[in-house]
Amino acid sequence: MLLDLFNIMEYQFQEIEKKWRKFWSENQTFKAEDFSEKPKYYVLDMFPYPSGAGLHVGHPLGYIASDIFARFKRLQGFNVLHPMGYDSFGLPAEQYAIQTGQHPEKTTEENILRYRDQLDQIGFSFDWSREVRTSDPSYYKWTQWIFIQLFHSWYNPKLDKAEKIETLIKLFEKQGFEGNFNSPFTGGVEVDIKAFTAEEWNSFDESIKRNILMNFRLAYLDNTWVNWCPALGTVLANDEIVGGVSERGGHPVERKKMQQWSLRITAYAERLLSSLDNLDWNDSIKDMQRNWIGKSKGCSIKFSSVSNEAVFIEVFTTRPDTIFGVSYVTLAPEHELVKQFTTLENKEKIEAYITYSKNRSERERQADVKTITGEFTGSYVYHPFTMEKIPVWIGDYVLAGYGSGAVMAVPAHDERDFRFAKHFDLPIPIVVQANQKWDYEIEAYTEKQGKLIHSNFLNGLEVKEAIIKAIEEIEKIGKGQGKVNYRLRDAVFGRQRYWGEPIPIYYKNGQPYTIDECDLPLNLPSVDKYLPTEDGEPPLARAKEWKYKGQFEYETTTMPGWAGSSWYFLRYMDAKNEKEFVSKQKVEYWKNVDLYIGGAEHATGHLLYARFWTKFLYDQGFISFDEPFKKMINQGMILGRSSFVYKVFWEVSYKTTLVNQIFEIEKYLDLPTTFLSKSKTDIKNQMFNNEIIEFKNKIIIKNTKQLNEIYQTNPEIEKNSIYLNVKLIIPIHVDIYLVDNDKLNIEAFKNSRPEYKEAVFICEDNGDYICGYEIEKMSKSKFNVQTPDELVSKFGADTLRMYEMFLGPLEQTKPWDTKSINGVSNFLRKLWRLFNFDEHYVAQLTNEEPTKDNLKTLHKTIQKVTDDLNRFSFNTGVSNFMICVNELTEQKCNNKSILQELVILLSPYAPHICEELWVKLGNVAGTLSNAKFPEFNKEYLISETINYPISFNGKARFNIEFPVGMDSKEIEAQVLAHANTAKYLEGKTPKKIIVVVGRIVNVVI
RNA sequence: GCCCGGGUGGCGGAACUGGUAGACGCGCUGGAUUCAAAAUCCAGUUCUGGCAACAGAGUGCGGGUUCGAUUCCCGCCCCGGGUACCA
Repeated sequence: MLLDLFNIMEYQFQEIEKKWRKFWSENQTFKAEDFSEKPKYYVLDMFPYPSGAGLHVGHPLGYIASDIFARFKRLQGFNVLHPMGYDSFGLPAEQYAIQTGQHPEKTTEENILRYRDQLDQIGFSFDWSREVRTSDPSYYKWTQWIFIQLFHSWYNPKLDKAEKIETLIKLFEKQGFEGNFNSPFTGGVEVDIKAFTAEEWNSFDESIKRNILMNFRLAYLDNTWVNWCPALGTVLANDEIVGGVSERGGHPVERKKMQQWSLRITAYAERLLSSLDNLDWNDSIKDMQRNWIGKSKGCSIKFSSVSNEAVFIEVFTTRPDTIFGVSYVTLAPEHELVKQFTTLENKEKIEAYITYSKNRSERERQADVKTITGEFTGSYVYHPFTMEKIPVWIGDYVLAGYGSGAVMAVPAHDERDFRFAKHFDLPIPIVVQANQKWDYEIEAYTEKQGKLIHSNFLNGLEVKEAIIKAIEEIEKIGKGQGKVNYRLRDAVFGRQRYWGEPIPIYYKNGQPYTIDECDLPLNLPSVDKYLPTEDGEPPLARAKEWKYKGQFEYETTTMPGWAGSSWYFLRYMDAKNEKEFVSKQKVEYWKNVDLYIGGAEHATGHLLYARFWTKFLYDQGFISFDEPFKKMINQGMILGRSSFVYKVFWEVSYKTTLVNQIFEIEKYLDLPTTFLSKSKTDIKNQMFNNEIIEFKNKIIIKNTKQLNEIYQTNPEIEKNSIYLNVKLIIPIHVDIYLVDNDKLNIEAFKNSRPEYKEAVFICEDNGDYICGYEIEKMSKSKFNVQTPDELVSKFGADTLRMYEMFLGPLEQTKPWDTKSINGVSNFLRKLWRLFNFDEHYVAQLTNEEPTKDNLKTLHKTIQKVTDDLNRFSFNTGVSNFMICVNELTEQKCNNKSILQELVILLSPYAPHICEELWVKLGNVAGTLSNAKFPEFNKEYLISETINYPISFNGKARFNIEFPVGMDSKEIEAQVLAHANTAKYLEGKTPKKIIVVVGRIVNVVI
């Protein structure tokens, strides 16, 4: 066989990478052992939803980072668990199913294959033997099983943990129930049930008992507000609603109460909040969760109706001290009492207002502070202390789902109340004296500082004291009580969708029961269509024959997307277990995730739910820890770089005697599709641009025949007056694959669409057509999606891995631009050249003692790279490798021991090339992943001198070398004696000289 | 609106506890090598002025603290993300 000598010495990434991926897969190099002498380390990625579009370069960013870290930990002697799987239930597959009738399972399977193929190309060290898919019945069997545990549990506030519901039943049998407030059984949990005695309980029939228990179960049926779209027969997410109508089809959407399964996450509010402190997460994510949980201390207060003493409005306030500043009470428009409080003469107005606010999304209602709306109901309530009559309003700035859905408005001390009162001309009584100058006419005084005035028994108290006193007094008269409120709401757990886990519930006599555990999994039934039924039932209701034990109706909603992802990290430890969701021994060994990498967009969804489920499983004694993810890093989004061509829209001008008549001359002319290169698009310069004027003339000349005809048939148009103008220049997205370095491949572009075939291009002076660009989200419609595939085939996986890391800090949002990927590719080739391969593909290296410089370069790199890894600063890590290879190249280093260490150091970043070089260094194939990660020796880094920058008034001017250990006095003297110093002193005596030993000298003049 | 993150050359970014702003890479300019190209190597590259030495300005804007501020404090502007059924 003829060998191309030139090629054999070059870095052949394609063959190398293929070879090593095959080796890893055949040898199961990265299979994690359950139980090992080594310390364990669990590195987890947020698993992907396998969408039809496949992976784009943004997806692997976090996977590459976690893979580098996993490989690093492995080299440090840890037993690493690094699995991957798929969050394979989800809307897009269902949407596709609705459109095409194809079963989502099939689409999902195809997408997963594509994902796997793409993931494999990048050389990840995943242990694929542990793969999970949330849509696989062997997986969702256990999601359903956990749901059943939740259903059969309640939260015992006394023990502050979840317990089996039987313990609650026993308590009821013994001591009954004291009612809502301060009951040891409910704690902070909102329930609305009347007190009963033990005897009463025992006399209740099954269905009453079950109804009562439903108020305590952690998985329960509840009436919740949803965005209902009657035309689509389904509930919509807030972001599926645009401007009050559905994004798909533009149908009206209304707020509606609907009975649905919910999970009582609110029971865990306090624990979810307090245990955040011990997590090694970003402060920003922790803040998001804290705000989401939204703990506020305050007081509930009852305002009795003037017309009916038995009816009262309950409000929650964090400022009970301002009780004497209440000027009105506002109900959310959806509040249950609105009807009762609306007087006959206001009925029409109120109903109109309710309809209006129904069409506004919750987000709109909160965000829009400029539009102040509301209506007076016509009724009044009594002030609990003064017994004054207070008007009851409705206003959509009050949300039904938060607190009690009603506020006592204190306009002088709350911004929203203030704006509302100003707008409707309601009184603004001042009850807190600001301790600074304050114009109460202009702005509400909301500080929790100052003395109470006009407030009866609160007068003279500081706000903080007044809050305590007010609660005491309110409790004394039985009109409310001190209370902690959480913004966190229970999580709606039912979806009106097909492609999700069936909820393992069946109905008997209208009562929900869980199916027997031995009947799990409850498989998704086949249906004829993936749409809701004609009467608005979810798609599962289409399965007519689908009945439990052949007779009982199943629940027809399915679980939400976050169900499967709330516990998947546990399943990886024991992915094939058919008897348990995870074995106790395995979960005891692997414990929780040591490092979790994923997007910050999951802050208040998945990351909160997973914490909730983990705490529940901990309470139930299944696992020994109550937090899933010890440390978390959030990777930033990668934005696309879209390219644009600029299309000209022509306008024809002419002179005519008929002012009112429009001649559509454009229609008769042959006007070419024209694109302007970037620098020609400035419309202001169009008139003076000779090239364009000339071009327009050419078009006119080309159209001579048509023009003559027009002049002939339309004598009103002045001869030779027709002229072309550029009316508009519109940027059009052009596929980035037709653009190289902003230069358009004109021929390819012309061939991309028939209508561009004859297009004309006005180029730059050098003949190139230069495109414009913009940084935006990657999406198909913007033609800016960069998939990893073509980059891997063009540059190799190692280059892609390093380039993605080199782009910038992992956690930052950053634009994707392939322009500089060849920099990383050059780096790997430069590394390759250090090995001096001869024509037999043998590295020509020396075994001699490395030089001082060699060792200094190596150990500096070891120190920096290790430090970078520990700080998750992968981009500076790549830079440090580049500096290292540059220095070794300059030193002409072919030293085997130096290169061997470097190969180990680099292998987490660029595993394929390192495996190859490892073997070429004379090591046994496959042993690299068991090598020992190098440690730096600071002896090699010691230098004898320090280079001091000498600055004057903080501005560095020149440098002087001083020996290490020279004291500040000596340095000062030397600096003053230095010839350059005099120049900057300009004859003046320095006021002060600051010497920071080992760093800098600053002369103050 | 609320909460969170960010703003440094032509571009991506570096500067870790306040200590030489612009490491590293891209791009660009010039040169070497080559029949030529690719690849490679060398030099330059924040801006303004200057042949240069050098001088001045400079980390979104305006103030402040400090011998010294990209870094700390106060007040603004702009961009991005989240905001409960997209995952």
